[in-house]
Amino acid sequence: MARYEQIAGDLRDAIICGDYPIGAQLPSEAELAARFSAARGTVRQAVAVLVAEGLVGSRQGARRIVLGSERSQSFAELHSFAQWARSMGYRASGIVLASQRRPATSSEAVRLAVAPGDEVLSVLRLRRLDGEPVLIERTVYAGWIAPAVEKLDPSCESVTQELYESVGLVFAYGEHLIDAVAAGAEEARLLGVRRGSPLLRQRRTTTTQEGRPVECSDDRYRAGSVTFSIRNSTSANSLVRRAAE
Amino acid sequence: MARYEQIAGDLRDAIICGDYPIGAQLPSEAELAARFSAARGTVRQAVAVLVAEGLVGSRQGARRIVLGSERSQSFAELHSFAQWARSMGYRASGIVLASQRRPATSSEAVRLAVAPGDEVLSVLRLRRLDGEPVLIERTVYAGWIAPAVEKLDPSCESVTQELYESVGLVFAYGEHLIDAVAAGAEEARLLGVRRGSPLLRQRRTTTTQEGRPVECSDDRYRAGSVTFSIRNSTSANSLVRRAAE
DNA sequence: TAAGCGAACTTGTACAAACAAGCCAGACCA
DNA sequence: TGGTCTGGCTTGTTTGTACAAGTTCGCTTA
Repeated sequence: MARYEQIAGDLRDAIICGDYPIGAQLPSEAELAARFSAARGTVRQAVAVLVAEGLVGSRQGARRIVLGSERSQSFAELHSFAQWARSMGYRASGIVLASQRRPATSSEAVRLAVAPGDEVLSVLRLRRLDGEPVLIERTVYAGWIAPAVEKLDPSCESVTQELYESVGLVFAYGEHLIDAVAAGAEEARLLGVRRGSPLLRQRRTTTTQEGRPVECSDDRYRAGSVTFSIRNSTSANSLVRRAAE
Repeated sequence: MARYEQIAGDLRDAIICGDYPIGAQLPSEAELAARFSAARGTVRQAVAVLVAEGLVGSRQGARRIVLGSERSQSFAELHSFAQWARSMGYRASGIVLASQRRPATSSEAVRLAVAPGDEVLSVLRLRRLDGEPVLIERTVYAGWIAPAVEKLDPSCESVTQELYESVGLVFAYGEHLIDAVAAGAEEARLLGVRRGSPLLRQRRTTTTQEGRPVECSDDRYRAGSVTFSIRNSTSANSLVRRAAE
């Protein structure tokens, strides 16, 4: 592990455990450099991590201040429902309701960077949290990964983890579109809510390290089950508001 | 403007206008350094900006690749409904429906970092996009900024901009919680939808550069009007999934 | 033909130095 | 008392160097 990551970890721990409460000032770069016997550049890299996480605010001339004190999740935790649930102390389960190879629609072809009509794998999954159905996942996998997905156990807990262990696939980049929709008849039945009741929709496209799209998914959460959280700032804003088409 | 910001801007423009299409490789750091006659460190800082924006993917040993080609919004555009609408070519308007000073509830006191019972300003606004009502904003302002807010025109288009011009207030950090809720009777009437129909809810707390909370808000968008978009990666994940309380 | 190896290339990490720019508090002055 | 100003502190920017670590691709070899 890199030196700056260690330093960032130490500082993060100190913030989370309350050594530096919200609103408090962090030590200066010079002091941190002395304390960790590292160069100033290395310390700057470390605090840049915390700034990116939204835990720390930074502006020229003034001491850095603590903005938040919650542990932030890794990309893997965000991407994998099972990994997230486990790290939060919940019990996750899932079941494949339908799985079908079919030609890609034109919009899917664009998002998966394949030719229109190329074969893709469409999977419908119901996910439960502590036994309660909370999420309907409609995932479309690119053709080249379809065989590995079809080999999975239909009640497989963590698709992400299984795909990593079986073919070494790692998800690295994602784009997420979040909005609200009304539950259709099938969704209402599966999630145990009334038709037309609100669902939180997350449409995502995920790619490998090489930038090759693996899957695009339409995930619908029962209202009141999960919330998405984002911290941002003038210097780091990954959240964007868009008009719906 | 800093050199690395210029370089980042040039590269961003090149990506957006299609010189480097999605999936393409960026020139190496050495080549960019030569082309812009800058040190490698400066070039690294420039591409780090693009990586943080999610436009570019980066991993050790391999050329950087283009992941997306959409202009990302500034913090101000995300925070200010009016500024966002204007930059997207829409016409935004807003009207204050209610404005009232009252003691802070305990949860508001925590989020605004004031004492419970301290006076806050609660404002209810209806926002329109091209004349259509799309958003109900329930904003609670900390007491110290209340006088400036009360001086604003009730039909003021951009609260953010007016507050900047009148008292020099700049919003710098934000935390956002996004989920879906059902429309209540009043919300349904104001937004022109049926009661119980889905709304996209964004609860946010915004602070100044100094880390001082200014406002917390409960914004509810009519379903189908706006979508939130986030790009992330293994190295930069500001999006987090949380269980609803 | 296919696996393996290695060299060249590319990004990541760390250190050092110097200057620029913004913040803050205490001193000073009207 | 109140405002201004200055000097020290702190973060931001840029350059340079050196090495570490991962990728890629062509060549060799079995």
